[in-house]
This record gives sequence, structure tokens and C-alpha cells, in this order.
Amino acid sequence: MTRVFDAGGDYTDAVVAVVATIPAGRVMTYGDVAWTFGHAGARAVGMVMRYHGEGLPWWRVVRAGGHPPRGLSVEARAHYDEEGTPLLPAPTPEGYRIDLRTAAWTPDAH
DNA sequence: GTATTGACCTCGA
DNA sequence: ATCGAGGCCAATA
Repeated sequence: MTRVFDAGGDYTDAVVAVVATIPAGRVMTYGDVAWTFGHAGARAVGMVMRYHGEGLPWWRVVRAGGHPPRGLSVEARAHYDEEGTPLLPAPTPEGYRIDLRTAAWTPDAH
């Protein structure tokens, strides 16, 4: 069931619409975000946030394995700790991982 | 209009 | 666990 979030027709607006739906303490993978509005461009999602992520909770969007964005692992963790996002210790270079088992969120699943 | 980059995903070795 | 290759889409130059 592909929940198509068409926020006006612009890809950027669609990404913002989905990410804005993610509540604090929850996270969503790039692939899920893209799939939610009917596209498969997981990379494009990151692109939109990279250039148009102004005022957007980018830290609530993580990679498939629960890993934070590259180069922003430290910044992201500050938000997770502040919002109470469930984290797990992992042998990753960042030293932690998002608990997708609990923090996994989908706008349609609610 | 084309070429390159990029906060990605999945599979294979 | 690691590394590499291909595919996906959009924004920038």
C-alpha cells in the first residue's frame, strides 16, 4: 500500500511533508521516506535535505541500518539524546546505532 | 540541454 | 565483519 504524499507536486515539498510527519523520538529511513510518496530515490531524499533541509528535522531521517547521516553523526546524536530517541551501542565508527526496532516510524502506520 | 556530485540502497565476494 | 559494483533520483554547475 503505497501511501502517496503529494504535497503540491514538488519532490522537495513531498520530502518535507513526510519528514515533518515524523514525531520526536522516532526515526525513518531514507528509503522509507522515498517509498512513502511513491518514489525510490533514497539518494534524492538526502539531496533535498542537504540543499533544502532548512528548518527540517534531518536527524529524524537515518539510513537503512539505523546509521546517522555521514559527517553528522555527532550532531545527530545530540538531537537523539535530547528527544529521547532509543539508541543502541554498536561496533560502528560512530559507536552507536538507532534502535529501528522501536524508533521505526511510518506516517501511514499510525 | 549535458555532466557531475551526493546526508542512499541492495546484492555479491 | 569488510570491501566493491550497479542502480536509483534530484539538485547543482
